[in-house]
Amino acid sequence: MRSDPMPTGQRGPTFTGAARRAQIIAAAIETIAAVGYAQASLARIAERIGTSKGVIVYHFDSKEELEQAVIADVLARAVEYMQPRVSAESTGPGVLRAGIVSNLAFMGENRSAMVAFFEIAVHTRGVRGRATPAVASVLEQGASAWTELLSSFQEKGEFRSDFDPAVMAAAVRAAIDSVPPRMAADPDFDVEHFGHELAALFDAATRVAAPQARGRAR
Amino acid sequence: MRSDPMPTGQRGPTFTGAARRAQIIAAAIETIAAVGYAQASLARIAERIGTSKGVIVYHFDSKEELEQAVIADVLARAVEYMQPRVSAESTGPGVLRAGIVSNLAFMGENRSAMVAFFEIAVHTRGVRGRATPAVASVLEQGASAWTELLSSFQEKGEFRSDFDPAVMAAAVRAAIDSVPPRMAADPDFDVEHFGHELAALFDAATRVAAPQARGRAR
Amino acid sequence: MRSDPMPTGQRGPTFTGAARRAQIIAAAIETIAAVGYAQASLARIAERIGTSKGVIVYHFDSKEELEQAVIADVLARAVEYMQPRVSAESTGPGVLRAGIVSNLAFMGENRSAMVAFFEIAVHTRGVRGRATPAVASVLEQGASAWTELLSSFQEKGEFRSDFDPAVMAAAVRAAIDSVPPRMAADPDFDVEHFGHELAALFDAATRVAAPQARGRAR
Amino acid sequence: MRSDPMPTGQRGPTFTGAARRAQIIAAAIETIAAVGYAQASLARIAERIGTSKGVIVYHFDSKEELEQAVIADVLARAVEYMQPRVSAESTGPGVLRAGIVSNLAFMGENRSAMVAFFEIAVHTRGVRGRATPAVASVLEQGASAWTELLSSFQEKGEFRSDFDPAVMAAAVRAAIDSVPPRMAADPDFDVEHFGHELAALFDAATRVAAPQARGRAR
DNA sequence: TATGAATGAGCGTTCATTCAT
DNA sequence: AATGAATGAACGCTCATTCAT
Repeated sequence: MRSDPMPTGQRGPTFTGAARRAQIIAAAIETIAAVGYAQASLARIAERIGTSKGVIVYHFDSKEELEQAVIADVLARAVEYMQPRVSAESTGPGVLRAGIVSNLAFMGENRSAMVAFFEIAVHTRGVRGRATPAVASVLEQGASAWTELLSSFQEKGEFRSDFDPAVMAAAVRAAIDSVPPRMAADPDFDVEHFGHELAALFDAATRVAAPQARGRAR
Repeated sequence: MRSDPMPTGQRGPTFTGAARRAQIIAAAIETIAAVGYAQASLARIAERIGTSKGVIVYHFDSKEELEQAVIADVLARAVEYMQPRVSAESTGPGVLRAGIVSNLAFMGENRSAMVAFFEIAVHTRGVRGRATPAVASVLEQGASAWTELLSSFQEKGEFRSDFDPAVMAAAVRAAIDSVPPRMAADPDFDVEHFGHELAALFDAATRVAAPQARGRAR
Repeated sequence: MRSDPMPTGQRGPTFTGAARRAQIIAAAIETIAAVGYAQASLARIAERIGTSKGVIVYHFDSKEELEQAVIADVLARAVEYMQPRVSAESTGPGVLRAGIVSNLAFMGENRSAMVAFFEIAVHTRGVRGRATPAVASVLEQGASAWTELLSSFQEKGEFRSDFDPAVMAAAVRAAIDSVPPRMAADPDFDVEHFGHELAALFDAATRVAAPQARGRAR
Repeated sequence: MRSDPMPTGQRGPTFTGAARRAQIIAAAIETIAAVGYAQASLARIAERIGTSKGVIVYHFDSKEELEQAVIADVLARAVEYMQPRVSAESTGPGVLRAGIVSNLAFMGENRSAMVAFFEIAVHTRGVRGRATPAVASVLEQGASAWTELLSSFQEKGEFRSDFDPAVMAAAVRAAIDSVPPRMAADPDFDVEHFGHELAALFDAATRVAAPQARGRAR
């Protein structure tokens, strides 16, 4: 036996290896979400899946690499979820609303993952000597994407022209990013409501004012 | 050769307790702002004022107590700075603007203190086993104060009636609270500009739509 | 996509055991010479030949066995090189000179091997609990061989009779054995010059005083 | 009480602190000499004086610093011992003999210290990334001192003119430095005898040969 | 009031070894 | 014959805290 142990083809990382990695990533997410970044030692994470830290190190080389894997994992899922929902919109306000609502919807459906994501982001931010500042670059990309988006629709006249798109983007991001800690603190936090309110808020903040203001309600 | 270790007028062993505490708090702020929460050990903080860890523990009993003292110190100064500026306003939009602008102005003038404040807030958030969750309660108080404020002016008709004041308050807080990390990352970050943009943003988001909408474009 | 993983003529899974062992020994030598004994882990050695630790352990059972294999391999080659060159001499001074010069010549032509040999020798010397103190016994054999050699020619009158052959042998060995670290530290170290100087030195140290010895004391 | 706890004067490092350091250095020496460098962990060293590794780290910051302290300690004692004995000599042969004999005498009287010294020297040699290569520089200084010494007396005609002083110095050092491992391996090793033989050996190797051999003693 | 000393738990990491396949 | 996976012990080190003086 084992003349051809892996019928499916190439795959650099082995099959079971990838599954183990996924399991460890999940354990890291659950642990960080449960006890916080500072308390989430390799030992504690390993304990959750009934192994020892040696196993984690075998699959990830270092704790930092595990953290980056968590970031990449959560990010990929978030992008996969949000992308189609945002792309379906064509107007500025539509994109803005879809971005906010789909982002929060994803957060609501992936609470632990999001809490862990931001725990890592916040605790490794500005730590000198980090080999790969994955988190920082991810967040910056997100911020500048929002800035460009707002800016482009502003030029098309779909948004008020008198706000600084970078500040507006920062406010949107800040509002959205404040959700994970809130979810962590309050299990009953209503993400959906928060999302719709936020969408309305930033709609009002970016809407071109004039003509339609005459007789409409909201 | 130090037979008289501390010449007159120079603070030393006979330093009063309160002054020593203040000195330690200042050292903690500078250290945390400079190297981040995780690297700000008692030894490192003590080093900054040329003493040993023992001194800090003598005055504060525990690291947690020192952190709470920092929080209380910064908070007291912030309140002292903002209170008169906010109280000077009487209209809803005026209060909102004054709250945002004065808060950011304080942040701009107390960068290290604010960076340290939020480092502590973020790193001790949700850590189980904390005796006194001072930071959390402080932030919650701030949030609910904003909520009540928005709510009361909403009832007076000075703000749009159709937003959830709790969410609006959360968005305001989130936008403001995103500033310290930004300052930490970018020494040239323009706090004042950010403040005025934010004030305009939330003014637009809360303003009652009607009268002025008649003939204006932007 | 590797349906025929190893084209003919290319070593691979069907590698013979002996050849694989030799390859691993060579990798161990290169690795130890390059990064030093302490950093030469099985993983690092395996990496050099593109396999995993498992392969090494499969062929050698333990790291210690691999080390002993390295020692034996280098030693065999050294003996093979030196033996004929020493045997070609018949006089005491001739043998002494040939021994020194050929030993150093071998070292010069096998720098990595010699550096690795002595790294192992020095780092496993005196470690209690070693199953087989191969290195120690090898070095002792070498030393006692020199001792006997010096002693026998001393009896024949070809060397001064008033030195302790064991000490002289120790000095010769020490001088020769100091070369590998020197080579490791300085790639331009001139082994040949060192060898000839050493030969002259020990020739002077062992030579019977001869003609001019007429009236002198010791 | 304790108005003047330390009557003796300045002292940066405290009294008891220095004593503790000395005790730890001694423990490190004994441990390394007993079990070898590789087995001499901080825990094992601490165990010898009935404390925990925390104590060692408190007094030395890092294991490397402790090792350097051992080196410095042993070196200082060696210099103190040898210096007067070597300085008492004025002729080349006299200095050479005194250097060898006093060095070996010191070794014989400080077996553990010397074994530890060379264990550290040999195990940290050529390790990249070492902050302070104290050992290497010490050994190089020793070697070049011998070289210069031989060279200067060579110029004065007190030694044969046709040997390379660098090689001769290397041989002397190598012979001397081979003693500590020998002592470690054999508790009954006769250092004094070895020293006198070595002195005679190098005397013969450096002595100006012919003409004056007629009537003089040495 | 102040400090140096000591403690002990915990951390991330390395690594030789074992094992099932 | 080979390998990826797992294990577990040990390591150096950090640090808040305790304590005697």
